[in-house]
Amino acid sequence: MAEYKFKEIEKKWQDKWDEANAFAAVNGSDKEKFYALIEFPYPSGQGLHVGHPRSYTAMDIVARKRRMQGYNVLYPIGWDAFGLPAENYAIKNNVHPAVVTAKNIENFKRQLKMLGFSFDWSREINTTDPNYYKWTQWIFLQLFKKGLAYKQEMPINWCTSCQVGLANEEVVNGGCERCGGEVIQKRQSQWMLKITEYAQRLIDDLDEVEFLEKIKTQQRNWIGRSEGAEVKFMLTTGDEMVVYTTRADTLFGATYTVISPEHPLIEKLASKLENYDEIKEYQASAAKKSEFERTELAKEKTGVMLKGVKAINPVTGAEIPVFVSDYVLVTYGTGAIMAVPAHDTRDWEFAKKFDLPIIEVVAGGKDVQAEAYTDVYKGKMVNSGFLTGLTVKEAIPAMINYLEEKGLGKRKVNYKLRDWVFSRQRYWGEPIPIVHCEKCGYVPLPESELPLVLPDMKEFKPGENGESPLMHATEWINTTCPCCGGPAKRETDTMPQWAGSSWYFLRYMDPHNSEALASKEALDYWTPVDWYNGGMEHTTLHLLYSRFWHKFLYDCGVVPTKEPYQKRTSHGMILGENGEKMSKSRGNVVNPDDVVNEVGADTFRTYEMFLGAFDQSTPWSQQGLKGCYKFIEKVWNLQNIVTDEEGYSADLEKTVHKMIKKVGEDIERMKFNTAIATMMSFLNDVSKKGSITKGEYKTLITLLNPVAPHMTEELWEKLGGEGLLSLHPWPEYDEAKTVDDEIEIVVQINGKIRDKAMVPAGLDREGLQNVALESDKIQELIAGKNVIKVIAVPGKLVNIVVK
RNA sequence: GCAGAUGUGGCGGAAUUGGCAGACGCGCCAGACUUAGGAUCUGGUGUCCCCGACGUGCAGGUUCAAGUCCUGUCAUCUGCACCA
Repeated sequence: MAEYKFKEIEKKWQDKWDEANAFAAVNGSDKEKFYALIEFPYPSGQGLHVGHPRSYTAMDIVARKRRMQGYNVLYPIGWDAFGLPAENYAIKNNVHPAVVTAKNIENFKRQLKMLGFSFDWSREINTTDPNYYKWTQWIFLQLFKKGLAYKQEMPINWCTSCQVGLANEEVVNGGCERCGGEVIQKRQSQWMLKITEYAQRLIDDLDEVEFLEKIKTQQRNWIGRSEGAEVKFMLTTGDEMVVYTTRADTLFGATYTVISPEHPLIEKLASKLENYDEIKEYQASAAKKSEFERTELAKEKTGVMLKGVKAINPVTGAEIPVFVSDYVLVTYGTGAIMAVPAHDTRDWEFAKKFDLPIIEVVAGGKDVQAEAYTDVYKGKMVNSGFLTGLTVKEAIPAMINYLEEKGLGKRKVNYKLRDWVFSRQRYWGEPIPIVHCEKCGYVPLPESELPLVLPDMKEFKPGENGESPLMHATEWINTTCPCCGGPAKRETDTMPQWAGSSWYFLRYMDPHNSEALASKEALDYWTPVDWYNGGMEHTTLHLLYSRFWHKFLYDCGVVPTKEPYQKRTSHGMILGENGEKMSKSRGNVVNPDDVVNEVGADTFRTYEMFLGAFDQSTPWSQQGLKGCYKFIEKVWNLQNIVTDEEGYSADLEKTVHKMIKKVGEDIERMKFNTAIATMMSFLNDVSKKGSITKGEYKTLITLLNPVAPHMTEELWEKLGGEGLLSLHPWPEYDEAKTVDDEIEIVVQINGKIRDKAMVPAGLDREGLQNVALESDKIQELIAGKNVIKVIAVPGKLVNIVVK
């Protein structure tokens, strides 16, 4: 028997698959389709991380299995290639981002090919390809035309020393990542997408898809629907202030109000405020903090009282102070709150600090002077006029009805979700296909002019005053207005990386189409994605954004389904050997190239799937990797003990049928570690026996093929199997042969195991009881005791309760 | 502060519905083969006061029976937009 030479074997079969175009998906097939999707990688300079192949191998296994089961499988790959690192590298080294990106893609491609994934490489896409981003721009134009894209002033992170806008990621401890300079919040006009218009549908339609429950929960919480009320407070100046509250029931306990530092009311009241300067100062200091920092500063509440104005509590008529504080966000609700310190923890802290009255309006807690009472399920209203005596649940609608009747407020549903800031002041992104005309305003480019190609540039330094580097592309910027023909300027902001990834799964369906983002036939056949696996970190941004775009395209009649993904699962992170997150600085990064070089792709793939529960994060272990190598090598060495018999041997037949069932089910449940464990167990049985039939061997390697495709193809060939094993049918099992005739049951006395017995598999309760009670051991133990109850669970156990 | 998740041997983990806790792998121990072993094979391996008892972060509870269900609590990880 030949030695296991994984390098030769893996190269050989990768070439064969390529030649045979073995994994190409067929458009217009009569077969049932299966669309498996992984998050396409950002081709970074570091190359593939061992984390990438975890998801890719998992879905490769599912895709390969489904292919063997006769599905027309689409398992595509591409490059999410726009983004910050390439641009920063370009600025630093004066290389065009496209050059760096192409180089990185080449490396990624080599690595992915080395791992033997069954991707349909003929459908490879790249978000930076103008033939691709033409359609990203096209979708933006549709959004613009439907009024879902608009401009608004938004705060951005601004490095005062580099004079450049920064991504959140580039702000480290409140300073600029590159120069350490001070970062402030600067207001800038930005393109926004109205994802909030889809908030309710993004919640409702979760009921129609099979996402992991934790993913649904996280999306719902992120969208954050709340039902409450907007309440009008008159000010002593005669102005009006609207607050949002989910606890209208506590209005009688509102002892002050708070507005956010950015609230327009401050400017409106400017002339009437006695301490306007102090407030301006507070505004400036709040502007320095990012929202996250405001969060971190949660413990110490800050704020300033507006002197010269009071608000009037609409139900008590009391004049109460108005504060400005950064714990209230301008982006949520109305940017103003009524504070009920007795029943809200943040308000309580604030009230204690500024010595404000705390009035209990819900009884049932401890002393509200000592701590806020926030339970809404227990407790009755007190000190609350017409609400007194009601429960909180009754009081909320009662108060809202009252407010509506008196014209003091109205019912209001709010969402935490905010509109999507779609502008980036960057070069390496899709140009936004909009022209600024003095006369006509923001004018969309005609679709015939798409793609609007990024101009070639030599330098990628940011423009002045936070503008995109495209500002320097004078020739490109100056254009004519598509509307009036007069001189106009192009938008210099580009799209965020999320844009290209919000619809890429559609392009895979028909990647070379020049007439549409994909043909109607292709979309009708392949939509939706059947199974999408990715990281939890993309649950709230990418996943939500792409659902939003898909719904929009559905409304436009472009795609046939409301939801893009039928099923969504997620994988856990692979940590370094020391249990910490892998990172260059920690020096615990494992490079797939080294691993494959040492033990081969098949072992690497097997270990990636065996090292732990797929959805949990797990540390890497070089020792564990060796264990998988031993397993793969042992499967190879079964050649030494294989017989000529094509069928299954009598003593292993049941084990084989059980294995086929278990492996198949475990793959579908993403329990890859136990699927592999089952095959390891089978191997142990065979080793003990000392021989394996050809039939058993073929079944084992067929089951193992999705996990370790190269070696199993080689063995298949050696065993005289026909064609490619990867395209061979998945083994069938006989349900009758997966159950034993005789099973072991446990006999307990008062829940403690006292005996075991072999019984026929189908034995009923009565039969089980008899077997248990007849046992000598049991007789002895219960002698002289009172048998109170006997519980028999067929197939499992008998529990005798004695006294 | 909020949200989501996770706590099981020396380690990674297993235990589809409440029903034999520790499958499978690593490591470790003993033996075989060997000039040699970081190779291979065989056997063993939760803890202890070892005929028995105790064991799934901790404290309670429900149940004939709890890793699994309930209440509380602690720790760790991840994310975040103090969401009124």
